[in-house]
Amino acid sequence: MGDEIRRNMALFPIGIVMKLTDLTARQIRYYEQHELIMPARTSGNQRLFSFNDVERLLEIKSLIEKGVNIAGIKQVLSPVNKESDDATVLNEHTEVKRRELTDKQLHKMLKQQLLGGNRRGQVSLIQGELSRFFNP
DNA sequence: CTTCTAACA
DNA sequence: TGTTAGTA
Repeated sequence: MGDEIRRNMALFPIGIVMKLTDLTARQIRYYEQHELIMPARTSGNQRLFSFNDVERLLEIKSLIEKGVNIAGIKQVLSPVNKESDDATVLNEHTEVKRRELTDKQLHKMLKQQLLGGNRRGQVSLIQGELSRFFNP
């Protein structure tokens, strides 16, 4: 997968990302504080977002709109890897560590249910076990 | 002019 | 989250 370096290449400042995601700078920085994203920084401490960062923000936005809180999003979205996600280490081709199989599959299922529109016959998970991840 | 951090009428 | 202050 060679396109990964391009997807993880930090390119745009927060202003562009705001327009691309319809999120406020406040929200974007807030999500970074909670480690939902880890954009690179310029020498002047300016944030530089990669394509992956933008896509991740869109997923976060989608989840927020569905009423999922930060804690819940952390469970659904795969944890950010500073190595593979940060553009400052693009030269070091690091591998994304695989998480436990069963956990990974569960996360994928939850992500599909939360991001994709709920399809018939699969609301039990969200209404049951996952209720604690949603806002009151 | 754009972005950053910190803080709160 | 919004928003503002004071910088860089």
